[in-house]
Amino acid sequence: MWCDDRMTAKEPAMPSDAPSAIGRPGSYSKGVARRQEILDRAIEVFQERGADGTSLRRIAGAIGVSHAALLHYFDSREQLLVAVYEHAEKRRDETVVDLPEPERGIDIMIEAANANIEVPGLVQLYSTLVAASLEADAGPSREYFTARFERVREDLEQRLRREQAEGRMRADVDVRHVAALIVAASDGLQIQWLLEPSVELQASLETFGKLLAP
Amino acid sequence: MWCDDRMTAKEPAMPSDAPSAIGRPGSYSKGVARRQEILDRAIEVFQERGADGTSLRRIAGAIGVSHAALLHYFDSREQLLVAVYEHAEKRRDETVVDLPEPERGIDIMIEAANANIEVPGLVQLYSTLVAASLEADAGPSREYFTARFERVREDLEQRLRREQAEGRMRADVDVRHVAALIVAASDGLQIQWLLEPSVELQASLETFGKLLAP
DNA sequence: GTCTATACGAAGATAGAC
DNA sequence: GTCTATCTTCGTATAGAC
Repeated sequence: MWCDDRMTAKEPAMPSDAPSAIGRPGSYSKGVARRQEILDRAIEVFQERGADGTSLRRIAGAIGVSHAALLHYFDSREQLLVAVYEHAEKRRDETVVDLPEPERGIDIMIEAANANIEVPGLVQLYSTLVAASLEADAGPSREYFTARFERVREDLEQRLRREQAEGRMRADVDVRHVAALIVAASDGLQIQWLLEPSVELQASLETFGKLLAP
Repeated sequence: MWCDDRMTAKEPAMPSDAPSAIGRPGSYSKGVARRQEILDRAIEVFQERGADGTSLRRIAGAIGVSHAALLHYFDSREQLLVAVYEHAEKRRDETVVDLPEPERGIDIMIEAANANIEVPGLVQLYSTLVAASLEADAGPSREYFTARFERVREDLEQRLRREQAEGRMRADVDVRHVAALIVAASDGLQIQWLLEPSVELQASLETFGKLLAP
């Protein structure tokens, strides 16, 4: 397990495993296979511990290498964290079951949120990195999350627009506002749920869906 | 300035300045006056720099004492950060203008959100502390934010219930869900706005208000 | 290319002198 | 009440073994 899509050798890798935007763009010099292996292993650590308390030395220890070795594949701890989150989210997306169409935009987010909170460390890692991206002299997390928010909002916006056109959603509200609201609500509710499980994450998001009904 | 409600001497302090829940409960032994003075000064540093990059040594330097001196008034860096946030939020609440009644719950949050983003460091500090509160072995931030979320949701819930009773809000949705949604949306949108100012924080929250109209 | 060993400076925290 | 000194751990950088 954990190895399904891992490269089997140190070959240049297929296009689907091309270095991510956050990795080392356009460069295979650091060994894609080993990099993936490290991520696969690191993800387990973070799923348990989140982001705090997981130093480079600790992660390295869990993997069985020196902490300096990690910096051979990632420029900094923050870049490693971002790569781990990206990696974990991809895994999650593969796990999420696609509901039969027509599926509302809000339903996509409900499924994703439900999958997220099953791995508390993932939500904590997400929150930590988002906070870091707000820093004045932000590192790689800024670029990543700016792009991620943009992408998720854009995707949601398209779906909502279609729902409006098909009469499945109120037509008297701005879809761009609603898209941003859904993302914000999903993120915020996951946090509130982790701190107080009586918050009813899924039911609250479904209430939002009810507000959007035509 | 910065000193309006500060204690003038090392007297036991009035009830209104009793040590906060996050401070050192029930103990005046550490000098309330000096503590307030430190907070007043520390808040300026955080309003500029947020949370990251602001070490105990840096804050201490800005105040003119050693970092060890700060730990004489606060048990840890995290406790200082929470106290600073609590202090800053109180200041903000005093600044926010109260709209004439009847004011909707969502309007309260819009005003607060607008006041927040004028001090970017405050949003960053908030995000950092919330992320820290999700940690497995969480420090003082866990208790603080659990209570804070509870309090804000509760307050919102009461307002919404009244709005429903007076026919100013849709009656077919659960107010507890909506209260959690508003808090989540406000928190999340502030972050999205900081990363991408085209997000339209206020307009999006007003769109939410539109969804709640009867 | 991959990795270990090691060093450096900064960080949070603690102990004890004044 | 505040300081200096010190401990441990951290991220980062470099040198060099294989």
